Amino acid sequence: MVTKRAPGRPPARPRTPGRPVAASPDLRPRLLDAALACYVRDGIAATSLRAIAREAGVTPALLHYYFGDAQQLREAVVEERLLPAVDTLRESLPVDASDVAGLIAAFVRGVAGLVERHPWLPALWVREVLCEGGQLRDVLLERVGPQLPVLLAQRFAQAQREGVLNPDLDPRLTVVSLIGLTLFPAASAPIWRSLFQASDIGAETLRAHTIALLDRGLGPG
Amino acid sequence: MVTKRAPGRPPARPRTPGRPVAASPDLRPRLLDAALACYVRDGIAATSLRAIAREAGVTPALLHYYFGDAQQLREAVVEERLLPAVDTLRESLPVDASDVAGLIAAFVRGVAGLVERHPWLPALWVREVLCEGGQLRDVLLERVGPQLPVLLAQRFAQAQREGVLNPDLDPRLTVVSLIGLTLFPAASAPIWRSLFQASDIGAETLRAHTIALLDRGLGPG
DNA sequence: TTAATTTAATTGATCGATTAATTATTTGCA
DNA sequence: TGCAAATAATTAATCGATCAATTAAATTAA
Repeated sequence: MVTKRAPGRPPARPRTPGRPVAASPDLRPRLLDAALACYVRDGIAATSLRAIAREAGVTPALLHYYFGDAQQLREAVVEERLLPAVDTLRESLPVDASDVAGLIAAFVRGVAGLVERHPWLPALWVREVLCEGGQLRDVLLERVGPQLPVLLAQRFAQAQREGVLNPDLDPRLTVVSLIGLTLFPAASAPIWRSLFQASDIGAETLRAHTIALLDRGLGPG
Repeated sequence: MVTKRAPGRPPARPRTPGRPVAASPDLRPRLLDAALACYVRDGIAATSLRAIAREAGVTPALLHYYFGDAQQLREAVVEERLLPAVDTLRESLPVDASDVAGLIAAFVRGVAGLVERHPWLPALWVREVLCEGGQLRDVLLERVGPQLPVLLAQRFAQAQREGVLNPDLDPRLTVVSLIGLTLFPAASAPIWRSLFQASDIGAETLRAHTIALLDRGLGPG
């Protein structure tokens, strides 16, 4: 009834002899890179295992062999590609919260360097983190939320309490606004839309305040 | 990224006009018959939805459209094909339990007529109900168990209490043995093996007792 | 050193399931 | 009556996942 197949291991990729192989030591990173490239190009939701396998020149079954299921592959990309990149930003922030101008400058500089080192980051970040329906909102909120944005937002809030920053602004939204305004201008529309839905402060108001904040330097209202 | 397709409804099977169609009135039975044919020919576990669809000349998606998932299709075949056939046997049994010879005769006659009306039944029954690992053991035990075998077994037990039947025999196993011995001799090996594992009475002993029961008529040991 | 055996890696085929597109038929309305 | 909108029925394409077969490499035994 069922016709049987005759596959097998083809061309025979060379392997370094000597020790027993625990796992193919070079293919896994290649698979992660292929997945990341597809996520960046097509979006996570629109990326199939077949597309990733095609990108890497392997068979979909091999992705299951290495990562289990599709969700675990996504998590591996986040853990081993996205988070390590983003984590480097945290260390570039100064600890002095009273110097808000320096804080913003350091943050913007850090994001700029981050994007320079990882050119794929903006597109992925905008589509999967900032835009509504993004696949990484929850993960990133949970993982880098307590680290980066909240860290920066806490320092903004401290500056507000000390009277050096307009208390009308939501510090968390200000952080995101800064990123959107300075680095992702082309994607600002969905960001504003997202912010508008998540906040009780109007998008235009927030936008105007943030631009003014950037234009006029700092200081209360 | 994803190339789009252009399917559609092909040749256009004729449909009787007039009333609104609640569901294609003739295709569903055909699908059930196709599934049953595959189950009988290849076994339930080895039958794929594709095989059933091929047998019926339709697409696998249509099976989902009509039955939901694969398990619901199996249940529909059992409910609408297997059980109605088996149910007719129950009515052919006499109510008088003291006439064990007549009871056995009626049962065997009923099974013979059943098989004559439904020639696919023996293969399916042996493979999916009697053999170990059969897909219908639980369902049949639950559904026809309380009706047919148990009904017959209860009358055997009653006859044992009344002293007209050897009390050493397990009435339930005797019923199955009768079926195996009289109608499915070619398949007796797996039946005996199954009985041997499910019972504390040896298969050969049971076999010998049942044959003797059939040979000598009835009466205690 | 060589031969046999085990283990890791990989494939092709196939599985059950979902989805968007498409067509035929029926219904509701002017 | 005629026609537009809705519904039922069906397909091709694709999805994530599994499995047996297969091969290369590494290990063990002789």
